[in-house]
Amino acid sequence: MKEGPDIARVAALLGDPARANMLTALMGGRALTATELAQEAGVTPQTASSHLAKLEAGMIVTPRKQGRHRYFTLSGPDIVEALEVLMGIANRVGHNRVRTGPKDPELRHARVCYDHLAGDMGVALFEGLTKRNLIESDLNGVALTAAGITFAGEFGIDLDALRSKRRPLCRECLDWSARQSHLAGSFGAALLDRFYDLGWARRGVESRIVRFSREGERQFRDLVNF
Amino acid sequence: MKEGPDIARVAALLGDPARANMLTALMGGRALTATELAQEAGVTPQTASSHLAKLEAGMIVTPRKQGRHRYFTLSGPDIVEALEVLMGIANRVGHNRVRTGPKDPELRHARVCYDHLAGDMGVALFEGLTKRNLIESDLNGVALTAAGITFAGEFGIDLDALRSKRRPLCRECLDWSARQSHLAGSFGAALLDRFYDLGWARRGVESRIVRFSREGERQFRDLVNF
DNA sequence: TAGATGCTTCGATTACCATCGAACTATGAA
DNA sequence: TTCATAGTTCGATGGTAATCGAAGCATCTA
Repeated sequence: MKEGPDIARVAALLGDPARANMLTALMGGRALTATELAQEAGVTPQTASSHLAKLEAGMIVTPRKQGRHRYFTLSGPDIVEALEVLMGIANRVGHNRVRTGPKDPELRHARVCYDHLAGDMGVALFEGLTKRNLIESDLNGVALTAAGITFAGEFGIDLDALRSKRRPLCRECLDWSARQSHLAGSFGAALLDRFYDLGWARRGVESRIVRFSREGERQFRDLVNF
Repeated sequence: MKEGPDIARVAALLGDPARANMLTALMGGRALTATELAQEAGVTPQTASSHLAKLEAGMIVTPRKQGRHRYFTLSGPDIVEALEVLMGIANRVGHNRVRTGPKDPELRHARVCYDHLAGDMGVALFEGLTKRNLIESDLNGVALTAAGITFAGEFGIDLDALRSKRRPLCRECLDWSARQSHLAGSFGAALLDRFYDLGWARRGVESRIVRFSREGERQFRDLVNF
């Protein structure tokens, strides 16, 4: 009974958890590399490569080669629209099957997204830094302000070291739990590292949960609630 | 990495060919029984039952019990929207992978949909009968007009025999190739049977293609082009 | 040049799920 | 009641696809 526009083929492409996670990550609007997408999806680079090949063949994502990286973006507004609609349905459905495992709230609160802070606290960090005028974001992305550069030095982050890497300093990353942005990029990662170093937080073993100490959470609030 | 609104879960539900065919059939807007959906999807009733249970659990379709039938409808406008967007993407993809097997154009032109005529000629039939005021359709469905009842008798169709079956006389069926309606229901099926009997057309062996003879196609055009 | 990193291909394994036959329940018709 | 039809559940089977380890290619850096 293979007939008609293969809606099943397209839906099946979006219907794999790993691929769906990749696509959700790409909803941020910025191009991501294959490796980043692999980590976002929680699979090995090989597996991710296979998935990306399928998505590319299905014209869901578009690759753009740059140096030894391959950056992927969603291949069109219709893909974005489809994902948004599906998110809406999934949320509707999700409300009814309230199976909040014990870890779930913690994951929503603070977790690692690749190597930076995500969850409610990640969003709070992004917003706090924006309010304090340490970062500013426009259509092209996010960047440190002059005040932000000063702040980074005071906070113990070596920006020059970060800049020597090819990875962008600041990047916006869409948060699934809050549907808002949190801070990614090497600066975002450095901030989380610094939180670890300062003893504000520890990373949960064998999970992506980030656990803040009481004192650490207080200091964090000072940082973002200014 | 199960996190976030389970867009994958929803997409996977739409990503099975059998389920996608059922949902496409339901895009016509009318409620269909489990058996009808099974035939539409080309699977056995058992398999269909399993699929429908999943779709129901996922809140994609809503069942309504009536007598010993279970009528299914799409559970909301968001589902319709999702299917439409996916159809659009699938069409776009289809354009680029132009693997039009030799049978493809013929399938688009005239084919069997379960037991009635679909494809361009199916759409032409629906429109022709409407223009001649033999059928009329509104939100509730399609029905024969008084003139249509007369016409049926003259054309050699025993309406009383059809009415004795529980199956609806006229039904609208959405056409994937033309995105328009063609005529289903027992009357639609009877028309196609009559075309066979009159020698206007033959059904292709082992395929769903309907092949009109030259003379048959001429007569058909007289019928619908009035 | 050598070494590191990003990404892919290949091959083997595993797990899931669609499918259908058979048997069962429920509703309606005679 | 008895028979037919609509629909389901159960169990077994098969095929497909996701996954990862290992190895390869490509690109950048030193």
